[in-house]
Parts: sequence; C-alpha cells; structure tokens
Amino acid sequence: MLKYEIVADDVRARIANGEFKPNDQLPTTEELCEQYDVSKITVKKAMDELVLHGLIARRRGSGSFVKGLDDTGLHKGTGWNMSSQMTGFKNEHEALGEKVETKVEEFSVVHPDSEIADLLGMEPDEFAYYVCRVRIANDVPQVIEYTYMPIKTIPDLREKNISGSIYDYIEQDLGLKIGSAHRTIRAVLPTGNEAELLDVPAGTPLLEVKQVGFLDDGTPFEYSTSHHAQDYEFYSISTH
Amino acid sequence: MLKYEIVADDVRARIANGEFKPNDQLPTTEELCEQYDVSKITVKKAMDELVLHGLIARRRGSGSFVKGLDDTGLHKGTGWNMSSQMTGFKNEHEALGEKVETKVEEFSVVHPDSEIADLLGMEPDEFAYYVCRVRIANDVPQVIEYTYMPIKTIPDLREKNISGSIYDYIEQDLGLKIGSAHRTIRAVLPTGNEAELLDVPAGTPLLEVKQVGFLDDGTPFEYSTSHHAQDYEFYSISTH
DNA sequence: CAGTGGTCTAGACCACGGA
DNA sequence: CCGTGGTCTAGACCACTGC
Repeated sequence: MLKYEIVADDVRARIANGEFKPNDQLPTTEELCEQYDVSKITVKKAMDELVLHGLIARRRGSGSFVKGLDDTGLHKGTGWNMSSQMTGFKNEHEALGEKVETKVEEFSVVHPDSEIADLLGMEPDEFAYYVCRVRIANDVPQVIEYTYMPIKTIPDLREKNISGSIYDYIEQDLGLKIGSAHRTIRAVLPTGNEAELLDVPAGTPLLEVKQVGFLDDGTPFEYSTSHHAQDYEFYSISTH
Repeated sequence: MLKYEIVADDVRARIANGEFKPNDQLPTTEELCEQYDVSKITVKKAMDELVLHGLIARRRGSGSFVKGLDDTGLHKGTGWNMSSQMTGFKNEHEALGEKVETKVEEFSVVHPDSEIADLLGMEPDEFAYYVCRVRIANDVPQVIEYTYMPIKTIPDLREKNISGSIYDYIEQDLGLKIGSAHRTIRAVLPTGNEAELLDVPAGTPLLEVKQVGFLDDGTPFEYSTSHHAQDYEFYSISTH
C-alpha cells in the first residue's frame, strides 16, 4: 500500500473515530510528517485526497480543519460515495446485501445515430451493441438503462454478459480498465412503457443520467441513458 | 501565475486548437519538462488537473492520451463546467450575457429544524436567515431556491444583498472565501405554488439540488434546496 | 527490456493569515 | 513577525505496458 494512502486512510479513521471532531484543527503538516515518518509532499498528497472527498479543508497560513459535517447527514456510509458511482449497479447493490436481478428488454446490433456515434468516436458505418435493461433490487425495479457500446472496443458481447454486470465483463473477461465517466443529469417523466417496466405511476419524476464511459486510455466505450426511479439520489462534491 | 497552471492551460489550449486531437498520445512527461522548462512533478501536477477535468487519461507504462470526445457533445463551452457550478446563479448567467433578475418571495429569521441545524453545526437556540428566491434569466423563471444561513457565520444580511448575489456578499463584503459544496440531486415535481412561480405546468419534472456550502476553513455557511426548471442539466465527471 | 508514468525524498523558497 | 500550507526542484527508485 502506498504511503500517502496509509496516511490518508489513517487520518480518515481518526476523524471517523472522533479523535478529530468537526471544526477541529488537524496537526500541522510538519507534525504529520513526524507521526507517519514521511515527507511533506506525501502528507500533502494524502490531505489532498481528503479534501477531494470533502472531509477536510486546508487554508494556507492558518491550518487544516475537519469539515463541520455530521455523518448522519448528506454524508452517508464510509464517505466514499463518489467512487462507488463507478462500480456499476450490480456490485453496488450486492455490496448492500440486496438481491439483484436484470431483465433484458432488448439486445441488438445497430448503427447509432450520429450524435451518439460522435461521442463514441465511431465512423458512420460501424456497429454498436444496443442493450436495454431493467435493473431490479430486492424485487423492486430501480432503473431502466439504454446502452450503446462500439463492437470494435467491446467485442463479443453475449446474452450471459449483459444479464450480469457489463462492467465485470469488461474488466475481468476483456482485461480492460474503466477509467472515468462524464455524466449529464436531468429530471424527466417516464414514457408509458417505462412507467410499466419500472412499476411506477405515470407522472412520477425520474432522474435521468446520460453518461459517456471511458477506458483508462481515454477511449469511449459506452454511451448510456439511465432513468432512475425510487427517489434515486446522486451525490457530488465540488471544490473551488 | 503558477508554473503548473501555465503548463495545464497551454496543453489545454493545444488540445482545443487541434494540435492534439482526440485519442492522440501526448508528449511524454520528459518532453513536456523540456518544452516548458519545468520539473517532472510540475508536469505531473498540471496533467492531474487535466485528468480531473476529463480532458486526458494517463496510463503508467504506455502514456498520456487525449480523451475521445467532441467539443460539440456533453463537453460544452470551455470545458470548465464543473468549476462554474461554484460561482452562483447570477455570475453564471451574466457571464452568458443574460439579463438576471431575482424575486424575493420570503426573507426572515428562523430556527431551522434539527436536521438542517445539525448540518449547519448550529445549536437549537441559534438563529438563521431563511430566504426563498426565484431566479429569472431573460424573463424566464429558472429556479426557486430555499436557503438557510446561520447568522453567526453570515451576519447582517440585508434585502439588497439577497436580491443580488449572496455569494458576492459573502466573498466581497464579508471577505470570506467559499470553499466547497456537498450536493444531493433528485427529481421532484413542483408544488402548486412552485408551478405558478416557475411558470410551468403542474407535473413538470424539476431537478432538485440539495446543497451544504462550506467556507474555505470548513465551516458550513449555507443549506439550500433548489428546484430547477427549464431542463436544467447538472454535469459531473468521475474518476476511478 | 526499453519506455512510460507514479511515488517519494530533503530541502529551498514563496504566499498567506493572524497576532 | 512567525507559523501555516503551497510550489518547485533534481534525482532515486518503483510499477506497469508492450514489444
């Protein structure tokens, strides 16, 4: 394990167990260097992680402070909410001990329209898989997904792959690495068909997440639109 | 201007002007060190910025690559969408040359309920300003905001401040610095009153953004709930 | 095995905050 | 003024990719 991860994890643990409370000032960089026997830059990198995840704020000239936040509020679970948004529906819900099912509504090979082809870096004559799935947790339909994946990037997709976790297929079977996702979020209403598949009344507001997924070398591998029911929440931290 | 900012800005410009195209490999770290006459760590920091903003991907052992993305897609404007989400409604829309108005629906001093008081680090007997505003751009109502701000942190708020930009009041008049925001996003329907104020039909889906804002020393200064109409989109980039 | 990016160091120097 | 965190360097070493 990297040194800066050890430092970040340990300081995070000390915040979680109450040694450092909201609004407390943390030890100075120099003190942390001594405590963990690492250099200043390593402490800096560790603290930058905690800033990125919203646990602390640092101010030149005055010090580092634990953010005034209760664990009971917006800030649920381990505090690693952002990263869980990259592991996929199945892994996320199974980690919570929920029963996960997937209903494949459609699975075909198509030429995506030009907007989607552009986003995926595809020529007009290339093919992509098109998958429409309803994801179900504990017998309650949660979300309907419409996904396009270029065949040249994600080859040989089969029925058995798409009824489980496509992310696992990509990372474990194909040996590729998922790097990042660009998302646009809106509020929408279900179509008649969606209301039926998601088992919600017509007029129920849904959270739409449009996403382009990228491999770790920057290649786009997925364009998907998801319509989330059941009061799904998206969590995000911004920094100046 | 810092060296890593110069490097990051210049590489970003070279991507924007087409010198580096989507899926191209960037110069190696060593080459960039020579081009800009800086050290390896400075190039690393500059490239980390670009990774964070979704422009490039880096892979140990093989190189750095421009992400396969058109400017015309999700990736609008200057590519700095995330950071614009920290400047407030007025500054954001005036930067687009739009006429901005604010209708103050309510302005009072209250004891917030215990959940909000907790999130703002307030004792039960403390007071907070409560503001309800409708923000209007080019004569079209865009969003209705319900905001709580602790008086101890944001003192002496007046009518004239809330009809402009509260963020400007905090940063320019009070001399405080805004640091970060934690947001939770859902889809909701307007109440009857909201539909009227936002001038949308009942049943129009709205994007709800619940937010706790923090100063740069980690003090929470704002709890707000916003209901956005007009197909407002929220943009976000996640990394593994 | 060569080439790439990632981590880490010790130490110099700078910018900012607050008494 | 001192104490804080931020930037930057030169260079050592490590980890991963891909031929």
